[in-house]
Amino acid sequence: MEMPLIPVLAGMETEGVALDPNALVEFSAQLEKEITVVEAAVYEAAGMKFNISSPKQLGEVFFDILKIDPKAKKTKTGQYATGEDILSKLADKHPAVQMVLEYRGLVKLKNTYVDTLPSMIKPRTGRIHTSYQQAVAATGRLSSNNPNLQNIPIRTERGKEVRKAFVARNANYILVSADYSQIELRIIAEFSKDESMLNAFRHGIDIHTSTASKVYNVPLDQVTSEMRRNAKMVNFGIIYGISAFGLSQRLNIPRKEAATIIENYFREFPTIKSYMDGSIESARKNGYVETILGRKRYLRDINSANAVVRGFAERNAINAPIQGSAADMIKVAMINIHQTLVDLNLKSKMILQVHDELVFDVAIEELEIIKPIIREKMVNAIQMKVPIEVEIGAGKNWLEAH
DNA sequence: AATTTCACG
DNA sequence: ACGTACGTGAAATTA
Repeated sequence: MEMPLIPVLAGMETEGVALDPNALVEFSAQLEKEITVVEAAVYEAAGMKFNISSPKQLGEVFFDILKIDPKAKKTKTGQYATGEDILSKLADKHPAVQMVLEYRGLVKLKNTYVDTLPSMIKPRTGRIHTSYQQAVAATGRLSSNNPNLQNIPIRTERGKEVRKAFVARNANYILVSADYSQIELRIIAEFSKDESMLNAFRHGIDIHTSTASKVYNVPLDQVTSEMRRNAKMVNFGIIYGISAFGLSQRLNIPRKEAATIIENYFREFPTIKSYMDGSIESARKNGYVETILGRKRYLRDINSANAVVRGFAERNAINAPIQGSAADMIKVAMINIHQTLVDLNLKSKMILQVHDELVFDVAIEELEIIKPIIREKMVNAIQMKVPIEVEIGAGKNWLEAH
């Protein structure tokens, strides 16, 4: 699988993706103005000037001078921790806190994406060419660098502006995005053979709502948005190798409550529990875990006497077969799609991969031919009992295609 | 070169 | 008491 993937990735790298630089030049100027305003507001609120981008200076201003939090947490090097998770909980303690979060968001977007991406357009092609690494991620995922096109913003309104700048090659083309739906949870359902999870997928029931219905013991139509939100976090936790501490951090609740939620979960999904225990047991016995196509991840710390170190290995034992099997599946799909595009002599090209998503630069007259091909190859990449679903969209830019 | 933070799945 | 959700890459600051 990895060897035939090489020419496919090479083709994607060579092809590149078009960026509309004008959109970003304008956006950059707008961000610059907003940054200037927020910066001045921070200085005013804090009563002094300092480098807001320096975590060290920021921590000293917030916690030594303004004394925003008497129990301020430190990082392992003794500096004050000022990450988003910390500051968002202190937002009501001092007006400068929210302003700093705003400043961070604006500066990140401008420096990492808006000002950088246009400079990476290759003059010879007029396009952006990422590089895909096949032998970096321990789970078998690809990674992307120089530039990384697997972490382009999408979650915030301003972030969406960056996505809009990724466009089709010309007016005769359109971007098509194809996403696996809940692929990692479907793989857990397949591996564990959990009947209620399989059932939810077979009947097209929203998986987080289904989980909430079980854990909170209410009918599907009485699941509240808060119950669903919590269940979603639990489902993510399952994928990552859940811990009461981790869930309590995500949900911002006491560890005891998180532990109760997890207990309820495993009571309703005992086969998931035994599947996860089986992954750890297999790692202990063999020294590795493997994906559906046999990719191994060795876990030398699985029998460590240090509980923290061992805990990492155990969560890796749970996560690696899931994340890695999803990577196997999309890689097979990529090989088969590429081969079909070549066989049918189509002009359209596969240009990006973002873990569970493929993006294509499609000649408009080929749109209706290519969509069922993409879907069929993605759905049938690896035969499974659980239904696999793919969402496909098209638009003049990456945001619209999503 | 290491640390911290934050963008994505 | 310890110290944790999985996988990445990049920018700015600090050492």
